[in-house]
Amino acid sequence: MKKAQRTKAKIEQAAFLLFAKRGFHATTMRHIAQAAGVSLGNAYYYFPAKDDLVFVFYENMFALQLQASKRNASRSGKLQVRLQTFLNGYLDAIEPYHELAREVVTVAVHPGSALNPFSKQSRQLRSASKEIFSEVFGDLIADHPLADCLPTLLWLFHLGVTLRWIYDDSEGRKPTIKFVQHSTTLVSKLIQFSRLPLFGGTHKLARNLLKPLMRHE
Amino acid sequence: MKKAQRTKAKIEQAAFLLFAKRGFHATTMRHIAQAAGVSLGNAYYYFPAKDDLVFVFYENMFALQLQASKRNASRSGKLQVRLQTFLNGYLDAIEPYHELAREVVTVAVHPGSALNPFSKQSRQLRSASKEIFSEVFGDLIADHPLADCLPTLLWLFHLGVTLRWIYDDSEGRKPTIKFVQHSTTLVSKLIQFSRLPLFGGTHKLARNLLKPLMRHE
DNA sequence: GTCTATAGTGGGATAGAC
DNA sequence: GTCTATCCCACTATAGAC
Repeated sequence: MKKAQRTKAKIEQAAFLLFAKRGFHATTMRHIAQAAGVSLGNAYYYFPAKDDLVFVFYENMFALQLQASKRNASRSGKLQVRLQTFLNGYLDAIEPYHELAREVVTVAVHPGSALNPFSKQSRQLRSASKEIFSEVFGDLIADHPLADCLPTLLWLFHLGVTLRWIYDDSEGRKPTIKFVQHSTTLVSKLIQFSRLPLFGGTHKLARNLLKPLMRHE
Repeated sequence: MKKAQRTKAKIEQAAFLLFAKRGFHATTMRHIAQAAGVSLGNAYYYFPAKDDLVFVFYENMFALQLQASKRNASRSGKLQVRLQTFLNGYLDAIEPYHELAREVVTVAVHPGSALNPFSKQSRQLRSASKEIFSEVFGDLIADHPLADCLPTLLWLFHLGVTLRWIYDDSEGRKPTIKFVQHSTTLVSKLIQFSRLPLFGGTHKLARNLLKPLMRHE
C-alpha cells in the first residue's frame, strides 16, 4: 500500500470516528487532521472540502444498508409484508446514524452536492439500490405492466421513508414504524390496483414522470 | 414608524438586495451591515444569525407566491387544468429566485431549521398555503370522501413541484413544465379514482398517513 | 432600548515554501 | 505530499455613547 493511500485512509478513519462521536458540525477539519496526525493543509490535499469526507462516510452508510437489507429480506409472502420487513430491516441498520443523518440532509439536499441522491456522483449507489429492489421484489412485479418502473418507484418510496425517519425525533421511532406500516399497505394496494385495465391510461403518464429519474443510468 | 423598525427594515432591504444580487453564500454580514449603513454589531442586534435574515427573505418569497397564485387561479374548468394553471403561475412568480432557492434548501431541509416547511416557525405559512388550496379548489373537492385531507395533499404536491423546479437547471425549465403537466394529470386522475367505492378501504389509510402532517395546525 | 466601535474566537479553505 | 502561515467570514463579547 502506497504512503499516499495510507495517509488518506488515516484521515478517513479519524474523520469517521469523530463524525460518529460528535457529529459533522461539531467535528472540525482541525480535529480530523490532529486525530489523524497530519497537518490541516494535508487533510485538505486529500479532501478539498469537508463535504467530501462526509460523502465517503455517507457511501459507507449505504454499503451497510445494502447488506442489512438483503439479509432481512424475505423472499416469499405478500408484497406489503415483504416491503415492511425490508424497510424495517433497513431502518434498524441506519438507526445508529440518526443524529448524523439529520445533519447530512442539510448538505445532501443542495442541488450541486455530491451527496444529493440524484447527483452524478451517487449514480453507482443509486443503481445498486434500485438493483436491490429489483432483486428482492422481482418475482412479485415481473408481470406488472409497469415492471420497468417499479424498482425506481420503490427506490423513491424508500427515500421517502428515510426522510420520514430523519424527521422523526421521537424516542422509539414509533411514528416511523406506523408510517412504514400504513405506507407499505397503501403502496402495495396501489401497485395491485394499477394492474387493472381501468388504469391503463395512467401507465404512460407514470412512465413519463419517472423518465427523468432514470436518465442517468 | 419607530426608529428601531426603520433600522430593522433598512437591514432587511439591504440583505434582500444583496441576496438577490450575489446569493446567500457570497453575501456576508459585513456586506449587509455596510450596505444598510449600520454597524456589524447592530445587524446582529436585530438578526442574531444570518439564517434569520434568510428566513425573512423566504417568508417574503412565500407571500409573493400566495398573491401570484391567487391571481392566476381559474375558478372553473377541470381539476387538472386548474391545478396546472395554478402551479404554472406559482412557478412564474418564484422564477426570479431560482438561484437563491437552490441555496435556501440547504438550510431549509435541516430538521431543526426554521425554514424547514414542517417546522413550528413556518406553521403560519403552511396554514396559509393550505388555506389557499382549500379556497381555490374547494368547489371541486367539497364532496370528496377525503375532502379534509386534500388541501394537505395538494400542499405536499406543490412542495414536490417546487423541489422538481429547484433541481431543474435547464434553460427554460421545460422539464418542470412537463412534470407539472404530467403530474397534475396523474394527481387529478387519482383524486377522481379515489371517489370510487373500490378505494373505500384506502381512505382510512391515507388519513392515517397524513395525520402527523396535520397535527400542528 | 438602540447603536457604534473594536477586539477576539474558531473554523473552512488556500498559497506557497520545502 | 506535506507543512506552516495566512485569509476570510460567521459569530461573540464588551465597553460605552445617546
